[in-house]
Amino acid sequence: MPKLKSITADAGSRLKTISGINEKHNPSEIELKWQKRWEEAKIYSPNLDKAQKPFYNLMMFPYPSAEGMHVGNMYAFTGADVYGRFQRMQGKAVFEPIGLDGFGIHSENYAIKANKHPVEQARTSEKNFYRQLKSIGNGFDWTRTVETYKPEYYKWTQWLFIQLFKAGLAYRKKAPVNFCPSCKTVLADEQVEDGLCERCNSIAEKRDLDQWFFKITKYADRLLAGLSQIDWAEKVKTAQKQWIGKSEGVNLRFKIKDMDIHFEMFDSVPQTFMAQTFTVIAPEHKMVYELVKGTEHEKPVMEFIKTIKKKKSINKFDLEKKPEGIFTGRYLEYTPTGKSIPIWVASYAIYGYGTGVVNCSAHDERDFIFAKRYGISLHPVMFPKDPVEAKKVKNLEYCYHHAEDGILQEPVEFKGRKWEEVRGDIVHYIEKQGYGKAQAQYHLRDWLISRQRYWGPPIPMIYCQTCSWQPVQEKDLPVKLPFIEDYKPLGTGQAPLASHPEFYKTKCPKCKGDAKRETDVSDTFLDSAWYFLRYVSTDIETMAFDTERVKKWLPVNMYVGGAEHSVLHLLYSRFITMCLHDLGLISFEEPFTKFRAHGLIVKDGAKMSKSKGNIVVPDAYIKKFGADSLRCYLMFTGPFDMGGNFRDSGIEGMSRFLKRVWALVHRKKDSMNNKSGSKKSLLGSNEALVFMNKTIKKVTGDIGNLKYNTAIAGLMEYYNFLSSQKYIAIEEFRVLLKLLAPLAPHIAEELWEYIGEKFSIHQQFLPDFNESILKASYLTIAIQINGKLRGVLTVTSQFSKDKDRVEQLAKESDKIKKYLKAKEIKKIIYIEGKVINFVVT
RNA sequence: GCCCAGGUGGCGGAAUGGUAUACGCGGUAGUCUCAAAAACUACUAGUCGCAAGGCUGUGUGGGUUCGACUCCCUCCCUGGGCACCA
Repeated sequence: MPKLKSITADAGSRLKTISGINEKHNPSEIELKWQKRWEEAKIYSPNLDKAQKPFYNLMMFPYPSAEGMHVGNMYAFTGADVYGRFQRMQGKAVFEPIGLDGFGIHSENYAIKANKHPVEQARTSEKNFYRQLKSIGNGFDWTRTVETYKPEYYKWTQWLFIQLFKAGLAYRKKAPVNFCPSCKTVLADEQVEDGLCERCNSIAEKRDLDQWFFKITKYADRLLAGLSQIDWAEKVKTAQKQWIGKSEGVNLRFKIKDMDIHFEMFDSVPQTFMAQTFTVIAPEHKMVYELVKGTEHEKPVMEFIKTIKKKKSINKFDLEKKPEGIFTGRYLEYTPTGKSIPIWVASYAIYGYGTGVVNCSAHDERDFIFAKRYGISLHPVMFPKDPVEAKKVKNLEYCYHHAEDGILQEPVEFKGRKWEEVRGDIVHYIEKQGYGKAQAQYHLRDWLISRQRYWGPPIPMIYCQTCSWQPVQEKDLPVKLPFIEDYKPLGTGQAPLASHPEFYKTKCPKCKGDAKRETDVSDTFLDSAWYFLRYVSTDIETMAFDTERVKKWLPVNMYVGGAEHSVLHLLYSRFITMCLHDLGLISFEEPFTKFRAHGLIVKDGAKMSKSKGNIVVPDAYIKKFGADSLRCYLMFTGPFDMGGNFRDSGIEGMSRFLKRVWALVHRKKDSMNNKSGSKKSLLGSNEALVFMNKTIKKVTGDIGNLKYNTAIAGLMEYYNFLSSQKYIAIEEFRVLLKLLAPLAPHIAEELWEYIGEKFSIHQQFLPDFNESILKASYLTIAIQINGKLRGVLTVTSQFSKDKDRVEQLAKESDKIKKYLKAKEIKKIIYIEGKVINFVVT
């Protein structure tokens, strides 16, 4: 410990150099110094093979496309880092990696806009992003970064594709898919929001194209069931649940009159199956043509389908409120009622859901409207209890549906029973009668994985005339993405690589004959669906990931990221993890044990966006105020999962706070007791002891619950208390700095050194609080008259235990006497240590 | 339409059945200074009052309770998710 020149207590205003340390807080100087020192000492690079108590602290890696990292990214990373540092200071070996999700449409679109080749753009972005990421003071392990666009990474993305193909989970099919005319590629369902491309907001068209899919639907039930096993933000779980969209019901099966064809139709409300009076089929359904072929209906029906398809192709269709339809001339032999019911083509039937054929009745809003519009007969079988209402339903005045206490009339076996309670029995009945079978339907579709773009891993498949699709042999991986000048998307349904025979001309891996490579690349979300496995294995070239390390470090202990990935990245990652589990490559099914979604940072109340030009880049703030100030400010704006509002004046306030802490430590250090210990003890007064313990409890509790805003408020209160004290004990400084360390790592480290402690504060244990000290402190008890606050009492906690004495003391206070005068006390309620309430007349 | 968050001073927010507005920002006054900035000190929900003190107050209206920002019901608003899903 350096010798100190003694300074007087009010020396805060006089700047002096003490033993070479400038008394004024200079953030950029100390931040660079400690960042360098931390990296040299490798305090954030745990030994992945030997670490005890491993803790994998992950945050979603950024797309490094745009102008650079903005404060929104920094907010997420800082919040995640505070948690990681908190775990490290509880003795965990924290692994906190970072990388770049640099492949994909997002980055490529940016490169096109900036008129740079994506390869070149990636190089620039990487440099810029890593520089920024280093400046924010996170405890990243810089020895293990991952960039999805590097061959050593995407080699394994391709390998993963091949594993899925071999397991029968990757397949090709022609299907109506979403196509973005601006990005000139197909998109997955998850990447279309309200009919618009999530990247560029163009209207997504429907096109019939031959594409690669991953069979995520096979995992629908497990993806759903797994949600109850993991500790995730509830809103994300709900979003996934809704996206998977499981709906249970029955599949009914009936013959078409005069044809040797049976139709199956899904019904999620089987209770009213006796009400079916017509059937509708989706316009895209292949069977429609079979129904009308050679009949008088063929021409009008096919015309109708053409019109509807046109409307659907521009996705304008959902704007149409009125359902449209046309009669096919065919009937279904509906055995339950013994009637032949007409089959219509209807615009509102969805080809991709259920069987594309719907059984229709008076008890469904859309069916009801459709039937009324086209004069199709309806036959209600369920009625309200109220006879007046029941008559209205009978007269088809309105559609009666989903009524919990609706009374069934048919079938006779269930007459008089309630809709709500009869469901299970009806399903059983339908099965017994042989009308159909219980079944579930899902909203989830298979994951469309191919993209007709350049900037991604080429899909490692080869097409051979004789042997059909063959995977590239693993020894030939990676299929390198060649550098081509004409990388821009074509919009023809073909990827840019399709213009490069030197790329696609190859030999079939099986028969060695002439063959053609797949020229599409895979979706970016495949790159990011497994990166958390690669982080622990970046030094390994022979495997996608090291099984032993994965066993040691995964599943991820804490994952922090944006809720916008609820049904994208977070669902895909779970799916890929389950696939790898089933392939016997890993032992767990869920990749992220705990996930928390961070909130959004807005600027002066408005969402940050490029078009508004209000994106805040952290660099200038870090330069001016330091990363510590910006970190604390961002964390202080609100609860971490709610986000906050970025205001310049706010960060100035935080900067002031850190300066005050700095000044306090420097100013009061001469009054501290040093470790050798004078008689004044290592601790301060009793009051100080209580305050310290209270602060430890509050701050550690809040950080653990990601309530950083109140943790900082607690630290400020502690500062305010300490600065009012004449003497501050060394332990009080130690506690202050340790609690500050996760939030403001640089200044805490600097001051830690200044008070003579050993490097590094980030390898210390957080202090424990002593509950018995808290219990022994003074309490303030509120005195109420009829629930209104009329005074307070300050007593020891011992005293507070005695109701009679508290009551006596309260009654004796002058203020209370006044209120109790000439009143009859009816009741006295005493809540120990908190409140005493006199209920009077 | 269904589901999930949320609505508290001039502003960000705190308090999840027991002293509403912690902490910070902003503001006002003061100290220091030739002056300014910085820093520091005090005050800062509204309202009535010289004051002591009183009254009102957590989106709306009601309820439960000795006591409600907190629990229950009604409605309104904001943000997010799902949506011709049969």
